[in-house]
Amino acid sequence: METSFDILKFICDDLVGLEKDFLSPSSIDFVPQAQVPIESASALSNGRPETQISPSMQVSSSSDDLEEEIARRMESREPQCPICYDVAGKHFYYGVQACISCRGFFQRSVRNRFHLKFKCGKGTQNCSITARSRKNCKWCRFQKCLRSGMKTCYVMTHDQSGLPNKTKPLLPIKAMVKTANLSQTFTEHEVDKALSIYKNLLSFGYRSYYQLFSKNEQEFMTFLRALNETGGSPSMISEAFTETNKQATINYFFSIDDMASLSPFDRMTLISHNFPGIFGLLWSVYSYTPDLCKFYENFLEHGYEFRHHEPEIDKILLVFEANQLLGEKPKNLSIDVTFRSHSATQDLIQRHDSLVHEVNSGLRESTQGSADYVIVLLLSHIIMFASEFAVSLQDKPKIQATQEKYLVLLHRYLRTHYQGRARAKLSETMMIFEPCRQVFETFHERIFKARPPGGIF
DNA sequence: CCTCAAGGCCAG
DNA sequence: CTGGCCTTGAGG
Repeated sequence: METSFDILKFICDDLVGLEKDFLSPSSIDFVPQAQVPIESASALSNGRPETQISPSMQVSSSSDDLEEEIARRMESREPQCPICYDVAGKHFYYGVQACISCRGFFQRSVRNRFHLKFKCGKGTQNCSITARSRKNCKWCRFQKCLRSGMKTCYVMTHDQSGLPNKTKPLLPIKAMVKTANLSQTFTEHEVDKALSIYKNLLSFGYRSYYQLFSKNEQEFMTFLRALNETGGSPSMISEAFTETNKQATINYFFSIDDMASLSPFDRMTLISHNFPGIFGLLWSVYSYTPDLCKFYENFLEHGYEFRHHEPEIDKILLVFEANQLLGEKPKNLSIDVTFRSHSATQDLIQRHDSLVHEVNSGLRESTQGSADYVIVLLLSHIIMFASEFAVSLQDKPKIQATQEKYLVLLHRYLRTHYQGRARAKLSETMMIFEPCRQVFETFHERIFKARPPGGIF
């Protein structure tokens, strides 16, 4: 019987001959163009709460009294609830320094699952939310809670025994933020570099698909035949899908120095524990691209069937996807796949969708806008070098240092590109951690209609 | 000890 | 349902 590690070793051995015609591994190590004075982390974390209103928070209907109200709150230097502009409480609630009432509203909504039933009364989905109007539209208020960074996963369910929690999800994140040393600038050059590395990460994904479809043609045909015989079982598609993504993740991360310098044991441990987070992150970003939304929706809803029973069609599909994701003009292709019906519960679908939304809300300024791929790239590295799990690592300090390196990069980037909102954006980004894993879980539930069998490996 | 963030209670 | 106020427990 093969163990997880045996299988991983097999995959790793298989990678030895892989040519590396992409960016050199060390290119992920950004070198600042110029040394700038380092601002102390404590100064940042003790700074005044952000009072600036972000564009995305601004309400579209601009009545005068509302603007006055906002202006007044900005002037009075009290902490302000980002949702309704009321006076905020002293503490963070579910990840946001909100007012008591928005905290209560969010808690009740999530705990009783009311939020799944909210609808915007006007249907415009952009009702203004102020201290006075906040009761009017639950849907818009709840969305604003999410946009401001509140996380549903911090609301404990009844089965978590109601005690103030043993696991305090925010504390590790805050600790990380505090320990980060900052230098301030993130040059355009580095942004370009980060974007090209992101493309590199993506192309590893597509290379894995090609490997699945071309190198192992024999295997793939067996897979196709099995699909026919079982009526295109979605679980098999999902398995293959997850498997290729796993390989891509391994391919990419094993090609960077930070990972290559670790012991095989640590590498395997990191990959097996953190792959779900990476998968959830990338899946959420991919499936949120408007042009791909429809395809993925269908994929999740129904699974799909290879109409021509040829690998070719799927290669084309993936090329199409890759072109979209890499921002190149898609070829004029008509995709010929049929969707095969299978059912997931409405509740599960909603949970999955809202998790994907949660991940994306931290990566985009609006539902129309594209994700900030620099954040995606850096976050994926921060996730990969996470070490907060039970299994003991051989070189934990080094792994923590690596994670911190990427955290500092992220922080620097945010300070350069989001200025006053950097701090809020950072905590917003770090909040994505948990939902990413949950996206992986719900993705599998949705496809398998059950838990993923036997863990990750 | 004190702080923080989560849950609980209940008049309105 | 809302939102003000109280209790709890981990961690600094």
